Amino acid sequence: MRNDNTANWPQEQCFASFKHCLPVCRESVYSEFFEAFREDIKVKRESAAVKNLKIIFDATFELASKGGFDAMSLRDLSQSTGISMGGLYNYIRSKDMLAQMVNDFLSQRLAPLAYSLNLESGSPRQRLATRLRIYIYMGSLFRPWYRFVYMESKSMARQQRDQAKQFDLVDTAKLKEVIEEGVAAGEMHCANSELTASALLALIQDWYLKSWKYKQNETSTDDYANFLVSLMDKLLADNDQHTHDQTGYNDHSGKNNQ
Amino acid sequence: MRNDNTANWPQEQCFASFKHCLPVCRESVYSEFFEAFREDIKVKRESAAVKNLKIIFDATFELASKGGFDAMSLRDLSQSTGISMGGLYNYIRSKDMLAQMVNDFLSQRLAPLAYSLNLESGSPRQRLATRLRIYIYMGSLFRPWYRFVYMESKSMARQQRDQAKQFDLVDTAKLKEVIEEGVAAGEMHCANSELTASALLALIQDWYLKSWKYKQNETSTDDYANFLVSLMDKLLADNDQHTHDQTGYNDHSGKNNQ
DNA sequence: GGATAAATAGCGAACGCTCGCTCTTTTTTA
DNA sequence: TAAAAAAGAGCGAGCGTTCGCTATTTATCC
Repeated sequence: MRNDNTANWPQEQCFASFKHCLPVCRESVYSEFFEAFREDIKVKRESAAVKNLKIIFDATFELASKGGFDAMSLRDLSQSTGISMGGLYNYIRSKDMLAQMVNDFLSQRLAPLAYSLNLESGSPRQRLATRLRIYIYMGSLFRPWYRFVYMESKSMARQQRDQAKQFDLVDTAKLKEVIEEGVAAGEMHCANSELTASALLALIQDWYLKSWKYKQNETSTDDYANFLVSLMDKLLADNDQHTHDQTGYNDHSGKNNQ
Repeated sequence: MRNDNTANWPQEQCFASFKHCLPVCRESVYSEFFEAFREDIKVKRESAAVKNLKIIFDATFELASKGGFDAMSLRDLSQSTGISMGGLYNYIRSKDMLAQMVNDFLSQRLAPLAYSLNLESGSPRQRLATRLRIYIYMGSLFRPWYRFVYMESKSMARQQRDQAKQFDLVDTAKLKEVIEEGVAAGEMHCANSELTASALLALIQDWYLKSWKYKQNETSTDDYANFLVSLMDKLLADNDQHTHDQTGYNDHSGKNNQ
């Protein structure tokens, strides 16, 4: 949009520049959503549909974030949205389907949109840093979606549950792959790429799971992304020069007993 | 118990030695539990009570881990345990109280038991490593308890919900405190102790939240604890010698815009 | 272009069902 | 055999869902 220096992702790696280059934003997301679920939604007039979808799903995130999706009744949702029970059912096929729509839209529309952005160019370290930033930025933009899918996937149908685990494994594997490329290129050093990748993913997820904590101590999106990238650099630096049982208590680094 | 070299925690920092020194184990935990909730439990004969408490709570963990606590009905629980509805109510006051018992027992009995073990002696690095190991070992021993409290605290009463957040903040603060002692002693280096502490806590929680993943790639308790301690060492090492924008893309380390 | 008709969207009471929980009866235990 | 524990049918409340109806918007016609 604007032609200032915030619009040149991925050269300028900050949240603002990412937002400018992402072809969807918090405001336009429900237009995409409506399009994705046209055949499930009885309402055909787009203007009203998009407005009410935003009301319904924003309220769902709000209610589900305290008490969980199961504890939220459709009467609660009706009251929060100001839309009657019958009205709600013009937008969803069932309560279960409501949760599934969130899951499917995030995993099939939102996430692919971002993760295909400029991940192929640059050194392994650049690509890994870019990937981490994208995860964090996406988590900031669509935090309620990510939170919901993480917390509620266990309440969903078999297929969605399995898919959620699969995505976790795939994300871990992608991080691991880049790490191993960096190791092969001599740019990184890592004794256990699998666990390192898992740790990075856990820190990505903590960003949207514990947003209350990061809000409380005033950690911004860029703060966290920068922290995570510098953490990554420390984890993957050449550490043979100054470690190995510094001041006491055994310091194993490989596999061990039990 | 046994007099071999696994019984000298915290000098020998492994899971086996920790288990030997902890005054409670997976098998004896429900005796403690019965004692803690004597006045809430109608059944007075200890032998039967302990046996059935184990059956009931183990089944609760199993059922709640798939579908969540809200989705588990007491009829499901009755069927899984082989104990009738009336029978269950000789052990719990209500379904809500069942969840609260798990929360209270973990936070008031189990956790304090371990976290008071030898945390005061040694250098900051030793104490931090020991603390991390304790968290991981406890997470391994009482994984279902930790998982349950993490996932279900949002469904509990106001007091329990607030308490869960409070414990998260307290745990973060304790880690942060030790880090800052290490920094003050010149033993550690850290630009943001708050975020570093948060990250360590997130990795502790990932251990019991994603146990399915770590089981799948055959990561043992000691593997993970060793990995976490070595990660800690890397994060807190003196990193002024080889970082700062290695090969491209800006590498901010402090606070930033937006 | 105003009146009429058709289509769409919203409403909320009512339905069948399952929930947490209670209470009387039966069984087990010492 | 008296006390303790387990059993399971039954209760009312609240759930997700449906459906007949009204209100609103869009299309058609003279």
